[in-house]
Amino acid sequence: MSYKIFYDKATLNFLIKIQEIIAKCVKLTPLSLKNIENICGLDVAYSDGKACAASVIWNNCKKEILEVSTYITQPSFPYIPGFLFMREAPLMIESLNKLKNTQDLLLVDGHGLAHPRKAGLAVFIGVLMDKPTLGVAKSLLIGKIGEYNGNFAPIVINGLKVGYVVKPNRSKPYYVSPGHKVAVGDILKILKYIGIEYPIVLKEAHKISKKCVRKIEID
DNA sequence: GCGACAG
DNA sequence: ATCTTGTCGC
Repeated sequence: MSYKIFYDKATLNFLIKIQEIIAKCVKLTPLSLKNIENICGLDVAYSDGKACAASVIWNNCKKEILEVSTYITQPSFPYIPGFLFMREAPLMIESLNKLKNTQDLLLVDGHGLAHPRKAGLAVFIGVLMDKPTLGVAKSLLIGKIGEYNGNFAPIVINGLKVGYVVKPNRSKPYYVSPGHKVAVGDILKILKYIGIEYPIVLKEAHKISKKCVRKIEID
């Protein structure tokens, strides 16, 4: 069975409409560092026709993993640049709903505002879960990079700053933009607070989703 | 028209 | 993302 049908013009226009509506729901409200204790990382891995979303909660005070949850199913949508939310958001949300502990900040593997319609995967997760969320991507989808100031450079779209590219001293750069309830101007202070290295909680979510999808069968 | 294009 | 061994470097 081919995924070709998903490229249908009417379907994509419909999804674009949904993205435009979700984009209007985003609140770029300031996020106080005092409210950041439990940080949750979200990622999805694929293997042999299965997909697994993993949620990992990291207690930023105790510096330890508090809880982990996973959700396995069959991928129901292909990867189409600009429409990643259709492929991964449903799985991430199922995984999030399994958690018992609360989350103060969600880190999603993908872009937030740094998206053609300001409606990346992280925006969907943030708005639908109504929680402070940041999109953390490993490569750029759209936008231009401004001048570096230390380890950070702004991501600019249509003359508007939508996030930052972060260049850790030893590792590769990654891209951070708001998903929901975080102001663009708060990103730097948040990163300096939780660390500018690629987030441990996302590395963990990546490992766990990968390990899970390779060993467990779908019920 | 041609290339670029999160995971 | 995934298919995949060894290998360069701290």
